[in-house]
Amino acid sequence: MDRRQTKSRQAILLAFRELLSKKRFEKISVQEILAASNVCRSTFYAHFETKDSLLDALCGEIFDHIFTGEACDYPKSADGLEAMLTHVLFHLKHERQDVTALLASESGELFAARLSGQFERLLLPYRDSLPMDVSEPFALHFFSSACTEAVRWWAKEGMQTEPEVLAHWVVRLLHL
Amino acid sequence: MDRRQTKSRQAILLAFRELLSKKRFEKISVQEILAASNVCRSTFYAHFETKDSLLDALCGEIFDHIFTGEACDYPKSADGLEAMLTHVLFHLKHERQDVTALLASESGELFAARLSGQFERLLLPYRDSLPMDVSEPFALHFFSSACTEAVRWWAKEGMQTEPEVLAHWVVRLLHL
DNA sequence: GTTTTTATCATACAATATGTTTGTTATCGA
DNA sequence: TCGATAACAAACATATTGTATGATAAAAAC
Repeated sequence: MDRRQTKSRQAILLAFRELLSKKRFEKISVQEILAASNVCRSTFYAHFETKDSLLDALCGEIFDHIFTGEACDYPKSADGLEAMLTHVLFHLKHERQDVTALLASESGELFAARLSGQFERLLLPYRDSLPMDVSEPFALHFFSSACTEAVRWWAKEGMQTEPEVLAHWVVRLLHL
Repeated sequence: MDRRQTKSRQAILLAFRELLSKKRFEKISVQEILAASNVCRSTFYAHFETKDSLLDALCGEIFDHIFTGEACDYPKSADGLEAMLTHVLFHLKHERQDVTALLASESGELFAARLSGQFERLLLPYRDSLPMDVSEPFALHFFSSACTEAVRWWAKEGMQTEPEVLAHWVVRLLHL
């Protein structure tokens, strides 16, 4: 890829991250992003179709750091689940500014949905330990969105609670 | 209240409902609401300060039907919780069209947040039966958003599952 | 090193949205 | 009947969006 392209793209993403840490997604205009990233209007639209796809790209960047590699290779025991959750929470805390801003924003739905999808993927190996009398797809959705909501609460509270503690709470409340 | 006021207000709310079932909240402009409701611009702003307060009003209307009166006066036993949940689910199914549309639409996030708030209110009396080693505010948020996510899954599946069954699943997975 | 390609820039544009204001008209409640 | 007032129509300044133009710079190809 052309050096100029990556440079522009990174400038836009960086400016977007900074803006996101200061105000809600819906309140950020493309204008502001252009000003903050020192990129021309037409250049922006050459990279991103819309503001939403910019958010998409950012989500992708963040999740790549968190959900690829190590986090996926955990032992499939009950302990493993808590450890895995702790691991993911640590990563999320590391990217605190962006995660918090994204979850707090009104369009946090997109981010939350994708996060939930990631959790569902991680929880898949544990579906044998589910109660027999509950629909499996339901239980999977239920647990993954429970994890997501835990993260959301955590972010709203400024991520004060330690990752291990939060992970323990979740496992405790879900009896996993 | 002046008949003219209620007429305008209802026209706006109705048009908003219809628009909301077709596209996400952020993508709906005041312009569209004006056109769809046949109401003048200045009239709209005489009723609602912003688009957000319009959504607030709509949620209020729907929840008034569901969460006031009977649903609140349930016995505070564990059985009571399942019964109460069943009751609420019945009401939600009764308003199926709007609820499903709101939750399934891309703007479901906002509706879900308010629904969660209602559940949190209903769960408040049960907070004594929570585990001691888990933060109470967290547990409350956790349980209420779990209920909300259950409803969301339910709506997405066309509310096929019977309310009693879904309520049982939730209580079972949360060990309540 | 020269040439070709192309990403970026600067600028402008039409289209649309917002929130407010003005004066007029129709409707309501007393 | 009559005063109060909600709704209307129209216009306004301002902001935002997405697209298009030709010019300029930097990369890639030769």
